[in-house]
Amino acid sequence: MPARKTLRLATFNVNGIGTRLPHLLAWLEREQPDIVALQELKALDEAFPVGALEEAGYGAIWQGQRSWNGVALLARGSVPVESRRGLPGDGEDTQSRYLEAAVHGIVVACLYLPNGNPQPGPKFDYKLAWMERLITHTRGLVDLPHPVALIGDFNVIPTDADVYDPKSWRKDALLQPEVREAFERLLAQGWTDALRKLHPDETIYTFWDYFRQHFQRDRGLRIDHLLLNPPLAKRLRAAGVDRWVRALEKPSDHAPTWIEVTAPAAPRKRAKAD
DNA sequence: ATGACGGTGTCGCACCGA
Repeated sequence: MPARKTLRLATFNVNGIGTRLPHLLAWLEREQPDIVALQELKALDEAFPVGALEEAGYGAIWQGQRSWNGVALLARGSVPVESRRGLPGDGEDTQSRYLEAAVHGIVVACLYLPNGNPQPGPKFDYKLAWMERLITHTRGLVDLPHPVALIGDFNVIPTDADVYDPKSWRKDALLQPEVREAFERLLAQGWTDALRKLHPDETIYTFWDYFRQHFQRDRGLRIDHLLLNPPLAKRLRAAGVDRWVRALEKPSDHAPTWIEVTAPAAPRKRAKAD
């Protein structure tokens, strides 16, 4: 593959890899992302379409689970080199929500943060505990000298500007003060919210629920995020949402969300020993 | 206060998501 000046990283909650494979392949073909994080595979490991993705030019690693959750990382023209499977901090946690790998010179964490509804309740407690585990783990990632990205479905509406009607969502787990505060603490480690950084005043949505024609009426949420450590944030050039995927027949409720960065220098070849 | 839509498997109901 010829060297490229830029890399495109994207996150896409597919809401069922089995049902959504045709959309995924059409999107890969049209947009040619270099690094892709997928969430909500809703499939066992053995049902992951590794062959179809290989034919499309992508190597993959994945962490499946029956019916729910499930995450994967794809790399155009290579295979992600796995560095972590599962978020540390709770040996009892069996939900497939975190996968981390080196891809095209970037450490990429693909995450599917718990939804947390209904709140209050055990699911909300699990969400908050998961966020604390994430914050603990990412402390060791943000200051690395090389590029690092945390990308995925965070299930966090960061501010009221990120939801079409804050009032109708005010009891929802996605915008509770404790959740927003935890997200703020994560960012305060030194992560850049890429979409917001490049489009500070724009209304940006990445999710529209299936009810009441919310996509057609553009009543959405911004909950899929790409967070960049300082070495990667310096390389940020563009960001957007591939809304056309949400407009297809039988779509996921999320749209692919992407950034473009200046490609890190190719790893220097080691001087030949003599 | 509820449910709307859509995915999954236990498969036409129940559960989950956001």
